[in-house]
Amino acid sequence: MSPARGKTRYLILGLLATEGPLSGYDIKRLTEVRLRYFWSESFGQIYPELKLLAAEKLIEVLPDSSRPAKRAKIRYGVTESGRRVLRDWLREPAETETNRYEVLLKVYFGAVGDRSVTRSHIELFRARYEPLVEQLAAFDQQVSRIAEEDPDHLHVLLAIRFGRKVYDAYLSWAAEAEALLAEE
Amino acid sequence: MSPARGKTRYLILGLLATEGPLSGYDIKRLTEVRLRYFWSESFGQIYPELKLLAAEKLIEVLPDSSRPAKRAKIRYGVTESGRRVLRDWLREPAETETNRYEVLLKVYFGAVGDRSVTRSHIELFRARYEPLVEQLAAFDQQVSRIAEEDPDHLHVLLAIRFGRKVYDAYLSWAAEAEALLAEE
DNA sequence: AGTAGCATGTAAAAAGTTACATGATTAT
DNA sequence: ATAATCATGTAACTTTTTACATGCTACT
Repeated sequence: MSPARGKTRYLILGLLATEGPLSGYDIKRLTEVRLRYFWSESFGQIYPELKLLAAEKLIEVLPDSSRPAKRAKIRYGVTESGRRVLRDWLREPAETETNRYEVLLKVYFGAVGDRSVTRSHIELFRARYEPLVEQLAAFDQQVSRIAEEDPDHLHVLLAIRFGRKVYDAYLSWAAEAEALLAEE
Repeated sequence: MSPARGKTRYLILGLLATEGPLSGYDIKRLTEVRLRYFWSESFGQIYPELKLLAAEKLIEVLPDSSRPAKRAKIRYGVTESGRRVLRDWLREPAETETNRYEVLLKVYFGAVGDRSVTRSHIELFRARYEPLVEQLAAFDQQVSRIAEEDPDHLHVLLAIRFGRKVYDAYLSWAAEAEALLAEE
């Protein structure tokens, strides 16, 4: 029926199903803080997709519980059929990821320029991820504690662990690369 | 002047500068086998970009050295101004990468479905990267030896090391995740 | 009064993939 | 003969980003 648009819909459905009712803005913010190490989404995708999902009755606008005064914020909730669509998608194999690291392209072609340029790219790269690694370590501790009581949180914990492993790999590579580049 | 189109041009310029004259097909093939762990490019981007670069005189069509009989294959070489454009780009800071792992989205929302589904996603993920890790290890050995004599190859080696670290992180995560999911 | 953050949305542009068409060459 | 791979290219489509417009609320 609906021609399997992008994955934005599953992000929305998934967040609504696991976090409860949210606005478009909430979805953006949550994605930025909690999913940033494996996903990203812009407003330009979220808002139109919310409209579409609502038209398909996979989500619905929930009545604003606050006094009629307040305006603007629109809270969406996932419907039963939305949950079904989410579960169906969950069962399908994931697409293979194709990542593009511009910084690696610059490193790979580094011989065309100065070695100092390559060095500074790597330093910048490390500087970008260092604070994220620390953040994730703290986040891991929090969620680990929660997961001990609520087994559903194991999934979130697994995602965090993925982020940690990958970001640690980034830093470890940067350190090794800096050492190899210094040897000259 | 030219409004900083995508990064496809720098891939082309970079490969031409480091590998010598190549055809569009060569560029695609090289990217697939040697840069696949940090870059990808489709024919739909390469061929039009080659035309554009040639029109801008950043690359040029080289005379076919083979007998006039053979047709089709078009070899491009980078020009002096192409090299300059490449070096300029090399000096600019790299954009921040935003990676999207559909498999992680499925893991993160895993609590909505069955745990066995999450498990199979992780198994598939591991199966995808296991052979690549081995390939990269072999590739590392080869390039390491070459890099000892030719210091320019250090850059290629660094890129391979990046791939190894990241793919190792994938496998290490998959192993840990499988263990944690089995505990129930 | 002004700024930052909350909040929704759209239009245009850019980037990227996919599917197709075409034909030569090489290996089985 | 036929299948695989080499080789170039285009059109349509999908996806994604960016830039803008609008207005409210909370804080300084």
